Amino acid sequence: MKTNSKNKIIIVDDHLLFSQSLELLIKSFGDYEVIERFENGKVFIDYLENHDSELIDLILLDVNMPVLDGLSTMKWLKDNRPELKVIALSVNDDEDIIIKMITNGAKGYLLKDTSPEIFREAIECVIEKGFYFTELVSGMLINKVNSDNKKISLKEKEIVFIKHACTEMTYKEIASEMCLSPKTIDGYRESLFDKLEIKTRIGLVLYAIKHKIVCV
Amino acid sequence: MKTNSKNKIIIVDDHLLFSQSLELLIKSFGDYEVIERFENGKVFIDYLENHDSELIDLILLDVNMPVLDGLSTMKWLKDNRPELKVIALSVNDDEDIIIKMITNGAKGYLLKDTSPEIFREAIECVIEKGFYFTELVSGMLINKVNSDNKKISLKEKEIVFIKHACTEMTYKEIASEMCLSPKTIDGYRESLFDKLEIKTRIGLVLYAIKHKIVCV
DNA sequence: AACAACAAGGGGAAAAATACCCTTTTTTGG
DNA sequence: CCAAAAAAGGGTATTTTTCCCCTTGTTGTT
Repeated sequence: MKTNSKNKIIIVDDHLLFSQSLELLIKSFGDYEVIERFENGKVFIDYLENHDSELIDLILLDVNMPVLDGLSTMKWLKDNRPELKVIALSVNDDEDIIIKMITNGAKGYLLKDTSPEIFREAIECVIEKGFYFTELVSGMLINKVNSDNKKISLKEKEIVFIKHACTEMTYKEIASEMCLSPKTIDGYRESLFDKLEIKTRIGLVLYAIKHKIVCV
Repeated sequence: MKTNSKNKIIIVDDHLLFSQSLELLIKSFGDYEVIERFENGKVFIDYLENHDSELIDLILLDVNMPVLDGLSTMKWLKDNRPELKVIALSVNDDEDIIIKMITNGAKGYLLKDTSPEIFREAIECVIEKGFYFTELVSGMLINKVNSDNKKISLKEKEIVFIKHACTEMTYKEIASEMCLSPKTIDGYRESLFDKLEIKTRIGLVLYAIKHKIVCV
């Protein structure tokens, strides 16, 4: 059979309009066929657990999905089907999530409004060479490896404190809100200033927003 | 001719993949036909200036486009073809731009990852009733009309001050940076606190980010 | 000329934030 | 169980932020 020689692709995306049109686009390339489409990570994993995954050449995995999102799905794949090749798809270029998808094994990351030509190039590249990264993503990777030595981990209470620090509350008010002594809050603040290399509460707010601890 | 009775739709969007699939979707509804597609506002306006626009029933207009973006195109339509019905399309839900599109005459605002059913509902609704707003957009409109009496206008120096306030500089440092007395900076701050109904510099930073005076 | 509106700046004081150094209690790894 | 680390809190001093009330020019309007 002729179709059996085509590269087999699976699309996991809750957005039907997009996933349908992506299937049409891929078909139009000629060398590929979309063997399945799933609307979230959960149903995709259910499928994998009951089917042979050896004949899957590529997975196009949306990041933002209900039920089980792209990152969780990616982590499951890393643990259970590490041989599968995945290109992550998303509408935004959130650095954190891109890095997380890639460190969990994604072989490429494309924005959903990427042009058809780049889509084709990326799909071909991942299937043949094993990876495809746009300039955007490469830049982020370089950023990361340059600043990865000092990885910052925040504790749960620090996160709560930071969220409160991003309001017009005074530290005293934050302390009573968190049922802690103002002095303890002082301690949190000073330790964070030190860790994050900042000097003022303004710096803390900017850090929190940049790293999406709070949203505007 | 049968097709002439169908509602005529124009798509203006630079993302071919999306605009193609949107055309297919619209065709699948049966009652509509996509008579033209354009990749930016410029070529669309060129077309309008050389063609009769009376037979256009609806325009689906992307917000983010090269050459001439959705807002500029919307403003041109408001001035030159106010009778045309437009649904704005965008990947993000930026309140400012949504409000601007609507105040410039857009009859609806849809996120690009809206489901096909909602797309159909919105298109039908705008053609028949003249408008369609999702809950998201309605909420924003209510917000606006409730806070629109006191429209806030910031002067150039205030903008500069706000930008500086969103750094770890002290007011004294900001003053010398702006070649003004610290007391003048005090004045700027107090007038802004009053105008923006905030009480602390943190509130100022949050306001600035929310209103995109500074970007993170 | 008289008036309002406004930008720039000042004095002084209270509140909040920041810095530095310290003790006690709890948790935790070995 | 013990030692070490981490969490919670205290004391005190300095700097920064915030608030309120005030003066002096400038500009534009009637």
